[in-house]
Amino acid sequence: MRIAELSRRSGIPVPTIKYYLREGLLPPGELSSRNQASYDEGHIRRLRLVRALLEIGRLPIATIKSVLSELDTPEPNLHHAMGRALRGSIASEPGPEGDREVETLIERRGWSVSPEAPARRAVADVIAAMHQLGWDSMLAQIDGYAEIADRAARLDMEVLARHSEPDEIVYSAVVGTILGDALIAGLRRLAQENASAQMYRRDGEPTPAATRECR
Amino acid sequence: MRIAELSRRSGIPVPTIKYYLREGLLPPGELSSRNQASYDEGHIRRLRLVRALLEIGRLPIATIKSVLSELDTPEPNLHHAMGRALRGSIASEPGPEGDREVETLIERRGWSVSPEAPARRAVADVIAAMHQLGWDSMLAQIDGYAEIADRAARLDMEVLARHSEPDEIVYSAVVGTILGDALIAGLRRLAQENASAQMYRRDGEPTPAATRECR
DNA sequence: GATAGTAGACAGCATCACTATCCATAGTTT
DNA sequence: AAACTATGGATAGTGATGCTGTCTACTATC
Repeated sequence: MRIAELSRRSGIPVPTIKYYLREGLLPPGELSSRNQASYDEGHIRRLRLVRALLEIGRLPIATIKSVLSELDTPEPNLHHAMGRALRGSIASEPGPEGDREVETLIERRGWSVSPEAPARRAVADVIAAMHQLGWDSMLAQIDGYAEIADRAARLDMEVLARHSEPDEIVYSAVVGTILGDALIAGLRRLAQENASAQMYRRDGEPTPAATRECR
Repeated sequence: MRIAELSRRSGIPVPTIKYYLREGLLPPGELSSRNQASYDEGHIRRLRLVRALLEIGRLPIATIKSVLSELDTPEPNLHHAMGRALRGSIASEPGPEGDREVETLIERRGWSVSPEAPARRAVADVIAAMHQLGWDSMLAQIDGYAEIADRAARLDMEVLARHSEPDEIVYSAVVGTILGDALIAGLRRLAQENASAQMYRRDGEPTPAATRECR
């Protein structure tokens, strides 16, 4: 198919598609002549992926490019690519603020995580920020959140196990991880609203927390 | 204290502080004369909060403003404010793509969630994107993720219950929700790395998934 | 052969989050 | 009191990001 049809079927304007081609987010179509290329279903799939990572995952174009290029590699190191995607590849200098706490948490849970996993930095940054904000009560429960993360990861693996073709697994890991973040965040918001509604209803006299929370 | 000291103690340049004042993210200092205002500890706290929402929560300035102004309200509707924060207040038109599925999920779990909760749209959008990408295997497990979200929300409520002063509760709900998303995402990434490492180690012959996953 | 579509190059644009400059004034030092 | 520095407020400029528009030399199609 030609670019007009690709645009029509994907709902993305032609200039934008050309931009993605320039940026290397979309592989070039097969040139049949100097100004004629043909695109296929793979391009449509790729465009949808790009838009999902952009709009749902909120990743910047540059990060999407690096994630996709990792995905196109024969032996992709997905953990690293997606770890970088987590914090937009902004590396704050290694201050020992939350570093030690991440370290001990990983040890406590017996997790095996490579020392240069970008997610370590990301978690350390969040911990540091929470300390700065005097929001230590959440950090006191960090093992509880780690347990939840563990359950989520096990579910992720189960989902991943349903796929057998190697190409699909890699693709799926990306989608599952990045869109999964958005899904979990959204579900948590719904569950929070429910939880605070329950709390409000339970005791006859609403606590200050409940009144504040439940509108 | 004057603006120079506020800048020094918060680590944020003076022009940036002036910008936040202009944008209404930071309440003005108390004017002692036409060109002399004094700032207090509350301003430092607020600046740290703004930076955390910006850098860790990745919220745009405009969204932070709306969240903060809700936070300054005597009767804040936090669910709504934070729901909007979840998707940057971008309201995609209500396509029935994932709407129905969110509806039935909420019903299945017996959650009580207000009909106009923005998180509904956010989750519906993610579901729609996953359908588009043909990534239905994760949606097949959506109840599992909802269960995880429920546990997270219960933990959130426990953390919140440790605070008693109303001001602190509101502040905490914001920090806990928005930074909590980042924390959970980061922990999930660590747990995923561990889970795929386990999967690799368990069976002598690595599955395609494991080799792909574990580098 | 007229018309419409295309690849590729390049320039322009809107938004965002600052950053820089200026000015009249105020505090501070000498 | 004079010199100097800092401040609040206003306005303009900057760099990055994610497109969008225009142009040219071509090509497919009617």
